[in-house]
Amino acid sequence: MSRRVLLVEDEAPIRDMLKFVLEQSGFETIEAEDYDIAQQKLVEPYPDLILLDWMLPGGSGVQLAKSLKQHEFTRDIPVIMITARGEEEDKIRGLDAGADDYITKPFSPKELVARIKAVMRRVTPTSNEQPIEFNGLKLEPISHRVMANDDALDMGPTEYKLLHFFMTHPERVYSREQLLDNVWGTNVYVEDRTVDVHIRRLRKAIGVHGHDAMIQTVRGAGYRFSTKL
Amino acid sequence: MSRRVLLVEDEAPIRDMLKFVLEQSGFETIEAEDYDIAQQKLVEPYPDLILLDWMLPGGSGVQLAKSLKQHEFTRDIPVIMITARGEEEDKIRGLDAGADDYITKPFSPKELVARIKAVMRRVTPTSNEQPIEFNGLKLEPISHRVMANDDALDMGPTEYKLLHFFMTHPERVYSREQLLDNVWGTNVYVEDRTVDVHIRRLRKAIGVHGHDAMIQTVRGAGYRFSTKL
DNA sequence: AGGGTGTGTGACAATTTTATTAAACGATTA
DNA sequence: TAATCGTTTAATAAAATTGTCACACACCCT
Repeated sequence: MSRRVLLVEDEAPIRDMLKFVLEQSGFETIEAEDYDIAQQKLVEPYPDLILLDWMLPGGSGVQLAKSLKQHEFTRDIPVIMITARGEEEDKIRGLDAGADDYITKPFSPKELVARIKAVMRRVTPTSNEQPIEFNGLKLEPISHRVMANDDALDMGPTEYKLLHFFMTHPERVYSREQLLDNVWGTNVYVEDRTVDVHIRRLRKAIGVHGHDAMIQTVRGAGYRFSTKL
Repeated sequence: MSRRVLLVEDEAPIRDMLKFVLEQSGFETIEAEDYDIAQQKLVEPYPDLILLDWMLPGGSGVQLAKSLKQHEFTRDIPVIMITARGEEEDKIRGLDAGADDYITKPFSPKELVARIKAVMRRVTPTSNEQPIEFNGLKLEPISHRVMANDDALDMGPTEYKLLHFFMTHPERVYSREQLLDNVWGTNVYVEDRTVDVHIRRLRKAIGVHGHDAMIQTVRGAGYRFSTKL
């Protein structure tokens, strides 16, 4: 079952309350207080749902919603907008901007959880909680582990995210910049070449069982995860 | 690759700094110090991105942004607004006015370049290239790969581009010069005969499965990709 | 057949791109 | 504050690709 929720809310007390409610109901939460931070958190592994306050300072709630729908990997993540009572206008624009549902402040925890579950049920069961396996290399999101033929592999957080991204998007080339966008996050400024180092560490980590052959260099284009060749 | 940036900034020192930073990163720059001059520079060839200071004298930054979005040929040019710290209000209006991103002064060169690249990447949508196949020779743009009956073929970047061009323009002769223009790019100083060498390399790469017969020499005219004969 | 012209080929040095290594840096924790 | 862990950067090594040449070869015409 999908359970990772990204909370985008500028007011810390409300954010804490939401976090509490969601975690009581068995969801994992990721927090962001504004547009930029939300963008940074939108990386592998992507959240399964986004709870977005319409009234972010800078009015960037809309902007975030739009930006989400423009990017290939975030397009299918359902969004629930939080609006203040009576802001009918906002509801309309929010739904226009691509929200899947909205909830009006103040709301009961029960209602919130119910809506979240409803939306998750409605959306494609893209539970990115399922283990992924290629040629005996298995990544288990639940336990946050990578196994190669029943041996647990050891790697850093970035390598894990990188591998997760690759395994969920196999047979496709990604440039260093694209990898930075998807694994490190937008609005983070890192040298292209840094990717090389993490690729190397990832290869080393999964190489003990010969799985490093699936991380392929595509000269002049980037890297690719593939079972072929 | 898109790389022309129009710089609209009234303060000469800052403009020079921006120019320096961008040119260091391989961008071409066009400069404009106010609304009128910017308008003058907005002709063929259009810039690929506009870096616009919000605080132009006469407050014409907004005006320019709006005007850009009204004209057919400039509507799709992405705009990054430069704002001073704390002018949250401006961000809102800037984004409303159609800016694609904003950056707050002071900013690091690295951040600036990263944002420019990010916006350019976002604007150029994923060219959803479909795989192309002729007689069992399949080229997959997504994975950046060439397969011959389930065997991955190995070739250099130039050979790949050459093959891609041929497969998207089959049954047609191209002179060496035309190939140079289309595959290498215009205004590159390369000998005609260099094409021969790459043709040979391409033939060798796809020859392991006998597909080299599709790359045909047309004496006195050039080369052709064809499934016939 | 012989000459002229156009194309194929293998080698090579320069250049570009990627891999690897080590050290600097930053955040977190004991 | 020191120690530790993980990330980033910078420096260096290694590898692949590129454009050209020189020469071999094929074709066409007289």
